Amino acid sequence: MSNELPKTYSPQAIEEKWYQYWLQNRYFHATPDDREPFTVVIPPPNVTGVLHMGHMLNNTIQDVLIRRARMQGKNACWVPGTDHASIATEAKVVQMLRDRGIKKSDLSREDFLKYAWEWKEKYGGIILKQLEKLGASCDWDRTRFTMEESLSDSVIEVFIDLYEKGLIYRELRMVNWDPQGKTALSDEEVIHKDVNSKLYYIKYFLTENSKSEITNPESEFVTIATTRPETILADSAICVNPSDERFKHLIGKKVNIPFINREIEIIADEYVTMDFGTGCLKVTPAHDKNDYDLGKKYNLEVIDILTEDGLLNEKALDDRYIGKDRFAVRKQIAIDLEEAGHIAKIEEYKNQVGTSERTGAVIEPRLTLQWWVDMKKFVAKNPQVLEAVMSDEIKFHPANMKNTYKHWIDNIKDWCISRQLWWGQQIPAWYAPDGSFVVAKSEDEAIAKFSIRNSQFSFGQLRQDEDVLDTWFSSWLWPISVFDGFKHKGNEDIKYFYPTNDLVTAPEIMFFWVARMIMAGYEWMGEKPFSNVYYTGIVRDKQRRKMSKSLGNSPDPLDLIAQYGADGVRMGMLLCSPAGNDILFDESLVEQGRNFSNKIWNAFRLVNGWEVKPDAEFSGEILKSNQLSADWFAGRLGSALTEIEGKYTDYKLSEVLMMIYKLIWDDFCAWYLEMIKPEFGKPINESTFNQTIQYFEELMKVLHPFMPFVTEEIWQNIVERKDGESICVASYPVVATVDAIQLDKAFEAITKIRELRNSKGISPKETFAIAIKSTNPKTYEVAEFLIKKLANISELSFVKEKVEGTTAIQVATDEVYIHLNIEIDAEAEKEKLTKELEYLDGFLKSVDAKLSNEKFVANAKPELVEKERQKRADAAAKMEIIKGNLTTL
RNA sequence: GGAGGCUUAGCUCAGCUGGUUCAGAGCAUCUGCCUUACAAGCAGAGGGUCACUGGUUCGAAUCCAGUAGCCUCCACCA
Repeated sequence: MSNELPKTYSPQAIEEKWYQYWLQNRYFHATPDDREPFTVVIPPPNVTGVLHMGHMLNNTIQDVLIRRARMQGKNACWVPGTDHASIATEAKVVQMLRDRGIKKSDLSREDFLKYAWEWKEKYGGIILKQLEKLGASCDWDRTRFTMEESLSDSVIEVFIDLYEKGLIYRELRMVNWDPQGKTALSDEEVIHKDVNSKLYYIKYFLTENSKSEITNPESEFVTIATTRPETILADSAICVNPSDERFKHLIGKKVNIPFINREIEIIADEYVTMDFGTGCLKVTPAHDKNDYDLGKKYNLEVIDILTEDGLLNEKALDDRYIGKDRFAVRKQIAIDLEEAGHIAKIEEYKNQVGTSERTGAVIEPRLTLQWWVDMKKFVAKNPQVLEAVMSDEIKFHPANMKNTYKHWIDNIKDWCISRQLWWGQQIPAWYAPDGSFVVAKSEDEAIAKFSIRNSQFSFGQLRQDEDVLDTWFSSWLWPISVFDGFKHKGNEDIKYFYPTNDLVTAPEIMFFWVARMIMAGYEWMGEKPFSNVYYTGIVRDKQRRKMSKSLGNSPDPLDLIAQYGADGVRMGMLLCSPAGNDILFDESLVEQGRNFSNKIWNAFRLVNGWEVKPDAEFSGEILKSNQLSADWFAGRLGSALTEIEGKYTDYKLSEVLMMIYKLIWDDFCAWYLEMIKPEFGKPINESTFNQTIQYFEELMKVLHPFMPFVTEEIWQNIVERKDGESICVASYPVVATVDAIQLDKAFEAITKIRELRNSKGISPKETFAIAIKSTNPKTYEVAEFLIKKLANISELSFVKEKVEGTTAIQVATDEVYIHLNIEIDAEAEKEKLTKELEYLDGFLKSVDAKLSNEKFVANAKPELVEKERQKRADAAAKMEIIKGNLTTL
């Protein structure tokens, strides 16, 4: 046999080979031309990132969309890149320095940044290399980085622009403080987590003066409840509801804070809920947002007892606690209070605490001066931000994400964009020694701006804001900045590639990123940034746990690729990932993917091994049968392609893949190839062979976006290709309507015969004759040769009457008689037939009931009524046959 | 506390505007096969009161209401 190909498909070498080939031929590189563009910008992974299953899913989907568009003749451009990820990267660099024995605090900003860039060059962006292993068809020549010069310049420009438009302001406010990252965070970067904590009921005793004014000794103290007892040291007041009878007489009195004996007043405000807790609220303006507002209202002292890294500072006044971590103090002070008789009780309590999305540290509300984007104003200025999504100008998949989006926009809050870090774009604000500032690109420009205000400074006198901008303040410009849409407005790339087409991303960054990109798109381009947003699910393990490093439940994607091949992994990921649904990852799916690669490979081995001879050397019977088979498959292919197109329109990629899977495995391999397969050692006729090669090619093309490597390998070898040709750029099959050849009855007969063999233990090798009785013998006659071939039948005849001495099989309303002596368990057979008869009888009754129901006949669509009549006739015919068989038994 | 979603075979999911092309798919399971493309395979089979309870209708997995369970997002109640 001419087939020296291995029996199993081994992806490793093949994948490496073709990826290099694709790169060499620059199929993924796109420049503007006359074709319709199809653009996708990658959600830039963190430079610190390593490929995880989420990336695999996300990027596979993008690759499917991009590869299909490319094959459809569009100018497909997938822009890759990475995100500088302020907090994460800075933390990594600090860690690296610590390992080398260097403290960040000992370094100047410049020196630190030098180390940071060094780190970035060395380790940053390995994730992009990993994407190549997946087969991602990114335009690597366009790789961008959010902190490269051009993109940073855009960020600064945008900041200045927004400031000048009055959309950016600086304000002292309570912000989310990450004591580990030592920076402010936006609301979106805070994750609320349920925790089991304790609610401490703490007694504050009245001061001696106040006590003397009280008659009832029972009110010598008030009790407050708090989950954070350490913050009592920062209390400024106690607050009760003004109409609370229990405390009315105490309003205006003073109490001592335990241990430090600072006197604070009992004030009254409607804010306090009488029936919650004790009805008494401690007011700690420095460490709680509501308390801060209350404090402002009553002009209370703001006592910040925490350092930037969450330790208690000297303002805590008590030496036992100063310099210690807030959580350590919490434990300690609870014990101390208890001992001192200040604890009324301690309750178990469930509440939510905010944690940093990046560092995981518990967030402290902290009063600091930060930069903000006025989001309400921004949205008011760009109403399309909401309208475009609601009207499907920007389409969300799945659509119900629109609600979430609307809710966020409707309740939008200002965006805190300053971060107390060094890695990032430094805020272009310049301060004079007196604290006044201007916003300008450089110190020179700042000096000029000051001089317009009649303040004269010379170079070196101004100080630039120390803070950098939130990473998302650069990411939101991504679809514009990757094409240099800010630096070179109206350049060829931005004109051609913007707006982009599809965005594939995780639902969790809808607010961080998607919404803000839409805002930026309308603000600076006057146009949407993309037309479709595909929200992927979260990759979970079989127990529904989110895959994470810390849980250790995430397989290493590269290991998976090494084991199953990139195609296998891609298929495994996509099989279980309808848009918006979480995907429950299971390695068996990847195995299924690998098995599919192997199946295709073996179909190729089969076809590849055939010897081809001119049609003239074949019998008419074979030629006719093969032609019928080919026509049948053409019909299947045509209707499958139509269905696939429909599913693509709805972005139901897992269903598309499943359809292709079944088309190839069942229709092509299990039926078609078996139908035309020559007897062992015999050749195949030329026309059928050519037809088959063509089908194979089409199938490979349809599958290519999902499984790029195995399809390329086969496409390249199935016929001779010229150098530089590739399935990547081969034209995607177009849907052609083909008159479908119906072979269903013949197939059913074949299946039924096989079933009989199975149940009666007749070897597939044993051949026998059959006769068919049908009201419409033509349906079988055309496929006579096929039936004989696939069911291993020696003779096939058509009869008008039941053939005695045979075993009958029912195929719909027809019968197949098997000429074979088969031991039949008459009783069992009788039982089976009776059961079926009963079922049909019930069925017939229900149809009859329907048809005799005047309201049904009157209200239902006519074709439906007709269908019911047909059903009734069929059922009746089947029952006749069964009755006949019962009597012969 | 607010909003949205989910509950269909052992598992993961399809089932659009109500009508056996409405009870489906893949995997898993079971049976029989090492039949020269493939045991990572072939040929078959079995599996579901469509969460529960009512209602609308000639007719409900599909529409409505309620109940239970689960999930996600948003939210400053100590």
